[in-house]
Amino acid sequence: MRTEADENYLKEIYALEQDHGQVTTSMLAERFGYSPATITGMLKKLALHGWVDYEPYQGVSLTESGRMIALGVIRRHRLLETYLVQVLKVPWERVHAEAERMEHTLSEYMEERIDEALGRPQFDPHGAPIPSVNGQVKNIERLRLSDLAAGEHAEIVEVPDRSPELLTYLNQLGLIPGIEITVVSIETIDGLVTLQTPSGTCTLGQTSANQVFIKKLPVKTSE
Amino acid sequence: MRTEADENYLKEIYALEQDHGQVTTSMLAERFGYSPATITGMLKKLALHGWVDYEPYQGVSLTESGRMIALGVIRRHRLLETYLVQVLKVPWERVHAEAERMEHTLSEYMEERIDEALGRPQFDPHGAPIPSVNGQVKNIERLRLSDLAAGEHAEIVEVPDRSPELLTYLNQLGLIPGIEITVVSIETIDGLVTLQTPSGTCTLGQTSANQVFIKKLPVKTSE
DNA sequence: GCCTATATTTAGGATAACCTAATAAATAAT
DNA sequence: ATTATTTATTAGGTTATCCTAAATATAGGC
Repeated sequence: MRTEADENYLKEIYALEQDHGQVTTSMLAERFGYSPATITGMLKKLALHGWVDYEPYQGVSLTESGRMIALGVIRRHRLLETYLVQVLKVPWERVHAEAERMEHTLSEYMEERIDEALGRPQFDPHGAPIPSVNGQVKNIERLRLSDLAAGEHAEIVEVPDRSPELLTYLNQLGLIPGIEITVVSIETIDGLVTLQTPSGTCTLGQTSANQVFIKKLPVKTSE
Repeated sequence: MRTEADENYLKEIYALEQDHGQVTTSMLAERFGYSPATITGMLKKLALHGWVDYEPYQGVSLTESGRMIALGVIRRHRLLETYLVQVLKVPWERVHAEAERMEHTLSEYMEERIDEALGRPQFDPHGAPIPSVNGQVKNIERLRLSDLAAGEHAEIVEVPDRSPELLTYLNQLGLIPGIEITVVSIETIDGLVTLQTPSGTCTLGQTSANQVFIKKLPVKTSE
C-alpha cells in the first residue's frame, strides 16, 4: 500500500513546503539526487493515491492525508532521535542518520512505547518540534542568530539536524538548544558573529550563524 | 549490494539447515509463501553473489560468507528481541514481529550500542543463542519436553519465537526459559504431558510439548 | 525398468523505482 | 513579440522481486 519511497517523498515535500512554500520537481530532484524524470513519475503516483495535488508544470502540494503521513514519519524520526540521544547515548551528530534508517520500520506500537518511555517529549535533541499522534505541531516563532545585533540576548531554540559536521562544531562550542547567549559583536564586512556563551566566547561564520535558530530574550542589564 | 530480500533468504536457509540439514526449493517456497519459481530465481542470484552453493534440482546450502551474513541478521534480530523485552517492556509474544521489521535497518553502530547497553547477552528472551560479532554460536544440547518420561526433572532452555499464540499460552503457564519443571505423568495414548512447575501443575498437549526445549537435570530425590 | 507423481526449472509477465535522451511548456531576454 | 534559456514531461530502458503456465528432471510404485 504505502512504500518507503512514498514516505520519503511526502516527508521531503512537507519540509520544502515549510522552507519555501512552493515545491517544484527540480527542488525534489536536487534534494534526493534523482533525475527530474523520476520525480515526475513519483508525483503522478502520489497524486493517484490522493496524497498530493499535482498539476504538470505547476509544482506539487500535500493534501490533508499526505500531510498526515508526512507528519507521522517526522514524528517517528524525531522520537527516535530523542530516544537515541537520551537513552542509548548516541552522539548528537549521529542520530539523524540512524533515525533516517529506522523511521520507516518503526511500528505504531513501538512509536507509542518510545513516546511513553521518554515522557512524551515535545521537542527533539535539535530543538525541532515532535508532531503529536494526531498531527499537531508546536511551531515556535524563531529568528536566526545572524539576525541579531551586537548586545542582544537570546536563547538557542533549534539547529538543523542533517549536517554532522555542523553539529559536531556547534556542540564543541556549546551552542545547543536551551543555551542562552549574548552577541558581543558583529563584523559588518563578512558577517562574523562573536558570542558570549555560558562556556566562554566564540566566533561564528555567516553560514553557521544563519542556520542557528534563536528566540530573543530581554537584554541583560547588570548583575 | 545486499538487499533485505537477500538477508531474509539467507536467514531462512540457515534456519532450515539447522532444522533439517537439507534445504530444498519447496521448503523455502512454503516458508515464505512464494511460488517455487520465485525461489529458483533468487537462489541463482544468491549463488552469483557467492552466498550459497546451488545445483539445479539438488537443493541449496550456505557458503561461509552466506553463513556470516545470516548470522549477522540473526544476531541483530535476537539483540533487538532482548532489548525490547528487557528495556522497553514489550510483551514476550510480540517482540519477534517487531524485531523482524527492524533487523534489516539496524546499523552496525546501533547493534554495538544495544549489545553494550544489555551487557552483551548470550541468549535472547526465548532462550535462543545470540551469535557473536564474529559468528560464534553457543549451541546448547537440547531435548524436547515430549522426550521426557514421568518423574524426570528438567530446565526449560528454549521456546520457538514465531508463534505469538503459543508464547502467550506458555507464558500464562509460566513455562519460560530458566524455569525448572518435573514431569508428573505422560498420557501414552495422545501424549498429554502433566508438569509440576514453580507456579503449579499444568497439562500440555503434544504439539506444545514438542516445541519446548529442555535440558535434563538430576531427578529430585526428596525435600 | 518403465511409468506416474512430485519437485523444480524455464519462459514470459507484472510492478516499483530508478535511469537517459528527446520533446514540450514556461519563463526570461532582447 | 519572438527567441533563447530553463524547467518539466514523455518515451523507452534497466533491475529487483514477485507471479502463472508450461516444460523438464527426479523419485517412487509395481
